[in-house]
Amino acid sequence: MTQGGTNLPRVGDYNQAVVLDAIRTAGPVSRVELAPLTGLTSQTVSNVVRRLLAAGLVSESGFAPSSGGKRRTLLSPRPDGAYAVGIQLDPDAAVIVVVDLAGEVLDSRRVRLPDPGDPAAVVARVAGAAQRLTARTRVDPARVLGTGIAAPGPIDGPAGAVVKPPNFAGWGRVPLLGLFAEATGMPVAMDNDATAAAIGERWIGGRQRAGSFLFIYLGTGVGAGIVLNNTVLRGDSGNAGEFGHMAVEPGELTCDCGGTNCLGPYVGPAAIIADLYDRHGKETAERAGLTGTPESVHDDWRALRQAVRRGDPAAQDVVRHAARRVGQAAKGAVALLDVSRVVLGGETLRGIESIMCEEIEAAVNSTSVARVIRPITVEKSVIGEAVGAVGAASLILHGTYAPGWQMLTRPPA
Amino acid sequence: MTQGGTNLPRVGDYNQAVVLDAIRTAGPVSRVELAPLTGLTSQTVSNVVRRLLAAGLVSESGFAPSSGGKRRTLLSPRPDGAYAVGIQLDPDAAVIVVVDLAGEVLDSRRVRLPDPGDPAAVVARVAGAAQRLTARTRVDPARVLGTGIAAPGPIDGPAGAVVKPPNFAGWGRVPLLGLFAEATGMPVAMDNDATAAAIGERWIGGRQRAGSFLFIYLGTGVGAGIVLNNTVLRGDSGNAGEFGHMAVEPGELTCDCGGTNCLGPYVGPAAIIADLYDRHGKETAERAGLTGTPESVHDDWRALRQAVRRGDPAAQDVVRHAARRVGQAAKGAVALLDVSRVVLGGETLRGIESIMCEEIEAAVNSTSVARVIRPITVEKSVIGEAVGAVGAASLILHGTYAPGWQMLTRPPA
DNA sequence: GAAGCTAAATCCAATGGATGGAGTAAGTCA
DNA sequence: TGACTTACTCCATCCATTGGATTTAGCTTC
Repeated sequence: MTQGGTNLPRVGDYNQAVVLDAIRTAGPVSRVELAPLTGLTSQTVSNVVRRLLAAGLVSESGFAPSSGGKRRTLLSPRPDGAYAVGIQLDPDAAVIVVVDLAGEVLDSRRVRLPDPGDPAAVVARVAGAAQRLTARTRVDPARVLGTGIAAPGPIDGPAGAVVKPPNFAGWGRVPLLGLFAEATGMPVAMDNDATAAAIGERWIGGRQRAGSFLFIYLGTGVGAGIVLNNTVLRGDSGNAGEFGHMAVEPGELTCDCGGTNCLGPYVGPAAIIADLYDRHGKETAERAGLTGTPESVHDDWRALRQAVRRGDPAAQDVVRHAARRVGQAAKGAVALLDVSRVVLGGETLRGIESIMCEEIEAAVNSTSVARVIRPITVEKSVIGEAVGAVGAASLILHGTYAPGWQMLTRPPA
Repeated sequence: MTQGGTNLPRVGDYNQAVVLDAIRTAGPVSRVELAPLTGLTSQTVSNVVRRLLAAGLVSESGFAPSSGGKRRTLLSPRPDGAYAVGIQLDPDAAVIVVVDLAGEVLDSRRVRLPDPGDPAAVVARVAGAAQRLTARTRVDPARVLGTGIAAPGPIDGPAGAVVKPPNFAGWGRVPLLGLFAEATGMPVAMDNDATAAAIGERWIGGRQRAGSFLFIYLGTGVGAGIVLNNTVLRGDSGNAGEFGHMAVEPGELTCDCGGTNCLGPYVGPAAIIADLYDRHGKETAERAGLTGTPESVHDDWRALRQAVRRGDPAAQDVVRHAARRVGQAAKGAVALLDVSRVVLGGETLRGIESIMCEEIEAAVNSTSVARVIRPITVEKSVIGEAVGAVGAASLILHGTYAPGWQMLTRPPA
């Protein structure tokens, strides 16, 4: 299909989504204000709002002070209007959240995955935990729209599969979408973690995250999520936002694509820790509290993070080096996409936010377009630690209620 | 406005655009085939086609052989249904074309700009030439939709201005859009040259350029145009596709942003010629027929191009070096956008197509996503030399007849 | 060559969302 | 209390799409 045509019922749904979106992002608004905001007439807004009220998605939440006539009735989204489950899948654990329409996390859980060898077992375990978590929140099951999955590594979008996700030993091409759909009996959506995080940011960030932005996700590796004109970019295969192959200042590390100037190998806790040993010596590292064994990456990273906070120059130096490379990649990406906002998030960001922000901000604002035409702001995620899982849940909310968007989903078997 | 709502008449226009687009890209098609192609019912297709026939935009061009019943009536776009003027503005000359709805160039002209010091004079001169050219083609003036401009260098999209275009001495912030609108009395659209070229490619390339692709434009410098899901990406300021600040293997050249690893300074005829002198010596260069003065860039480039064609190893080496850097940038961009097609064009491509294609193809296909999930094809423009100007004209055609697109234009004063 | 069949295209009444105009509800101000 | 302002709603109308039925025009068979 070259591009799909439209029909009347779809127009209704679309406008309903537009109005809901406007109410969500503009906070409590009145019907009158919604008209210019959406480009619809006030009558249409009234009609659409009536439907939204009936559907339980918004509520009348008060009045604005009068400006000489009848007071405006303010409309707010109803958090209890809809819910979604979000799952962030990582090699060692899965984070599960239940999120309401306002993006608030009702409950969350972390399921350890001791041996992620067998996909079917992992899916069963995680889906079961998700189901129990949902039951525990006591929300109306009829209002739970579905489950979103933030998967690491490359995905085969059209097939709904992950393909050789890093650190999942023995996982080849696993049709996660179908497996989860079967296990949960709900609609399922899947995207890579960075893209999911970007959607979450867009969904929850309101006015601050309207328009276009580049989300840089720092987890085990780096990834990016791209939101353009309020729509997420998925790409031909569902892998838009691959950030690891952006070229940067070369060093000694080799990417699996054969290059020595790919960003990927130079970021992530393991790489930064190795850099500390390499360039500042074992003694400095041990003085900062690291141990340097492959198993201790998690603890070592915490130590390094704390060293950074303490002001340890060596620790700050290696982080800054990594940040500089991220900045180089970000500069290219921002210029290419012409976005005026960069958002940072992911669990690895914790403790190194300021260095990252500084370096990235300097890099992206060095181009002439940025200097002369529009500056670029660099900010932290408004969601925080759980961006991945919340983003995953947002996949469902966004897919159901965002205007003009096709969800990457498959109905339950 | 968060995002605009729709209404019924707009649906009509939209579907009309969808059907026209389908007819254009699918060649001669019947109404029955259009139905599944557009997702519309056969009745709607009939209605829409009736309107398109009345508007003179398509015609019934024959019949398909019967498959047991009534023959299908084939529909084709009518080239004489609409026309547009395209202007590619370069420091030394402007190329003007008149294009019909099928994308065929009816007539073209090259206007030399001896001293592009005064913007107003340049606009007057070029607009006059465009008007005379249009008159010469004897097309129905009522069917000329407007003028598209492919501008070099950064633009301020919302303001419709170019900002300090390179090699236009004395040009600061020039509101070209308004100036041309006033001078021509027609609707005017403007974009940077690479983006315009990408739209042209999309508009004219039919099925081969459907979906998403990255267009790499080699002119005096490098630029990129981005088409995602049949829609061009403009970006927040109208500068999407800036390719010169993508990070690549660093060298001795410094970008105006201060970096030594920006792609920009390493490509373009002047840079490649300089590299030949630098790395292979004056003798080799002169043996290849170059002279090496700043004024002779144009001739030197021709000589270098011919040397490449002859198989001169030094010439091939410097071109391959530049191509390799373009490939590095392209690799990152392709991974970021997740497109499965790269298209090359621009006047500097001439003579070095094969080296460029080779290097870029190798680079973009080195990532794991490319290897495991989908390979990436690298091709030359289907338009050829005049991509810029034809693309400029396509801005108007695409803006008027492509579904779901807002034109960057301003009505005549 | 007439009847039967098939496929393409159109006709027609119904559907349903948006809209313009008028009307109502609920405030402020003097 | 009455004039006025503003927010919102009611209602008749409009119009693109749609499902169902119909017409048009070819092929095939007897």
